[in-house]
Amino acid sequence: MPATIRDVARLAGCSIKTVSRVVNGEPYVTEETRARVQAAIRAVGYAPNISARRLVQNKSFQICILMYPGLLQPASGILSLIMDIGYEENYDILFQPYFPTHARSKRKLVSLIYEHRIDGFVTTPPCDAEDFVSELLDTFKVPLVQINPFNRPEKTPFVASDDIEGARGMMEHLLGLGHRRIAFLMGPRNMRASFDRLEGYKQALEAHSIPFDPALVRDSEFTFDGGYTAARLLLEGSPRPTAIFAGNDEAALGAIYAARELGLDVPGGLSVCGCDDIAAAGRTWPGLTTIHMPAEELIETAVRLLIQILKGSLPSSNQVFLQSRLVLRGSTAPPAEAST
Amino acid sequence: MPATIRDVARLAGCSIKTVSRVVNGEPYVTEETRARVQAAIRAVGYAPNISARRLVQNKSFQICILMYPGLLQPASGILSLIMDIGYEENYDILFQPYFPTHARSKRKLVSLIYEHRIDGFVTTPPCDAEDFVSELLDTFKVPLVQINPFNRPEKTPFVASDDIEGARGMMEHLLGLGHRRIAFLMGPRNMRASFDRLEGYKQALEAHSIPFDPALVRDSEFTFDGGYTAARLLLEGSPRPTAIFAGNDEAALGAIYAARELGLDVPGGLSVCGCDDIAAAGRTWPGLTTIHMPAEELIETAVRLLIQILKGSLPSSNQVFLQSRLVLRGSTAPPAEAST
DNA sequence: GCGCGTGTTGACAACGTTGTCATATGCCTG
DNA sequence: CAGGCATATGACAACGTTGTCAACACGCGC
Repeated sequence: MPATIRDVARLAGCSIKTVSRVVNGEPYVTEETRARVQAAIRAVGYAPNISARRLVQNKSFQICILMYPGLLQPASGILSLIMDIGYEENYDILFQPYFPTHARSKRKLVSLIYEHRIDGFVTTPPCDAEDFVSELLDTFKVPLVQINPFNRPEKTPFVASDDIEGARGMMEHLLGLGHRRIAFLMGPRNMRASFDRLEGYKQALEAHSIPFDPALVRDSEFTFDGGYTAARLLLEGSPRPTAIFAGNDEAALGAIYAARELGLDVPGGLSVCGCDDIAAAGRTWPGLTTIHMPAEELIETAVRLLIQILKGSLPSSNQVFLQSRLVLRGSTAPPAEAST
Repeated sequence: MPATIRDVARLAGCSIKTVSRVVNGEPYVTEETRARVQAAIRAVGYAPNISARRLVQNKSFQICILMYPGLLQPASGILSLIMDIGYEENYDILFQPYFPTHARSKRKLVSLIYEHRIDGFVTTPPCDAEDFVSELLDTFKVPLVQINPFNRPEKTPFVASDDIEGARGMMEHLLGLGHRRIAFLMGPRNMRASFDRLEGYKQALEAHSIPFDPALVRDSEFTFDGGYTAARLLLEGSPRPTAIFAGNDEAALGAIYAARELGLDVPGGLSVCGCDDIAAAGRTWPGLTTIHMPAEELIETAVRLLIQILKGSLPSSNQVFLQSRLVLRGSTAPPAEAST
């Protein structure tokens, strides 16, 4: 039904190849011809058929972002950003939910590579940690850029934030307020952030000569429920921590919920802080003190890097580090009592 | 690089057409041939090239969900649900952020229709309200299913929830608790839900013979900031409402924030409730009393309906209504003082 | 034995584009 | 003026699939 390149050629009185040249901005077309073709394109309402182009070029012009929806929700800003980049660069960008070890996710990924011939992938934690993913992409030589990958091999391009530094900064904030018994909510074992943030926690303790107490470190799985349960156990135990540093915001919100349920005021009776700066962190009362992860920049950088690689222009740097920053809201304050 | 249908045919000792028949589950292939072809497919690792299939069938096997990211965030459950449906039905499902009146959004939509030849669309509020969208889809005869559309013309298929009924139910809850001065936070004018929920609010007041007071109705644009600002004005005025019924959860969270900022306890000094039951509603303290919108079912139903239409099987019903339900959490309680 | 319907198979065109190569033209150089 | 080179253009194949149609085998009824 829509016009094809042949319709344009007929109207413009030239060959289809010439039309193709005009459409793709190739040289070797006189200005006069170019204008005539462009007029014809407008006249018949022509737009190139992407499927045909994909077929003949054996490319899909699609890149795919694998993400585990439990952890990374594509926020509003990210979605529109991605749309813009894709529009500029003429690439379709697919968000693909990926559940590690989930059979259907695996089959879908295989289909994306095999049948859709996706040109390249971006992985987000913890998708990169599954061997299946890395081996598959490696086998088929599909270009890949990783965001905050678990491992940081020399050759693979990635974009990362410095979680150790970020966590240390947050600890300095808590320690500066006077907290000494600070609990830490750990994340899942298949994400580097879990370990890096714990490392920052430990480094700060050491810098202040506070002994590391393993009993203050609990698993939260980076979920609301995990944070809630861990906080309940911590707060019902004794001695209580005066602050809880949650490895991510979801867990922090769970911890606040648990504290409130026990009648503890936040930050009056307990300080709570998180990591990531998700949308909900600013929508709760008190606002959640957290570390702002540059999620949009991470994704934008990764996508642009991938497209650069796909276009064959070797980027200046394959491994990019972005800074996070502290966001002080209302959920942290000096401890109520002079703690033991 | 990957195997083509010709490689399979050569190995199986048959024509490419026979392979095609096996791949597509068509009849007129003996069991023996079918088995031989399937073995060959596995042997060479064949997967059909989707671009070629799309080209020859002049279909994209893609459907697109237009959404305004400011309001509808694709939550974790929705994303994986969509993935599953797409996988089952062999359709790719694209989430396309769409900003009404935004030039780039318009161009992208045109490109989706013109160049990508998207087979069908699902619209979410308020994208359906923009004339540009409906006219474009209409002009090109692209199949369309709407979710909670602004208008409900006879012919267009849609899936909707009964917002009037839902809002009335919430009002019954508040009135039952003893509230009489209840404010309402209105949404944008390009969404049916704004008007329907207001209508439910009015109907409940009338049923209880409480006069409608326009001063208690404020605009919130269905955003956190809008809800915050509206609530500040309401709460700093006099007489204060004893409850705020926000047209959506974002605005409700803003209202709670405003109340807390003024030192008002929720629900002790003010009851607040919302609509939609977004993820954050259960992650805040106190949990937000709200109306659960069946977002996943709405999208699933719309997508399945669209695919049914695309496959040519006329569905039994073009217009589906789904029920919402009250979710009572901690943000509503009886008014503190016997209100005037 | 013949006609006919049904099951099975394959040859070939078609989809709409881009890549390759040949050709034509004009201009510059020696 | 011959030769060479850059510019401009088009004919045609190719990409990998599905749709169309013809061909053939077989069994059945008459």
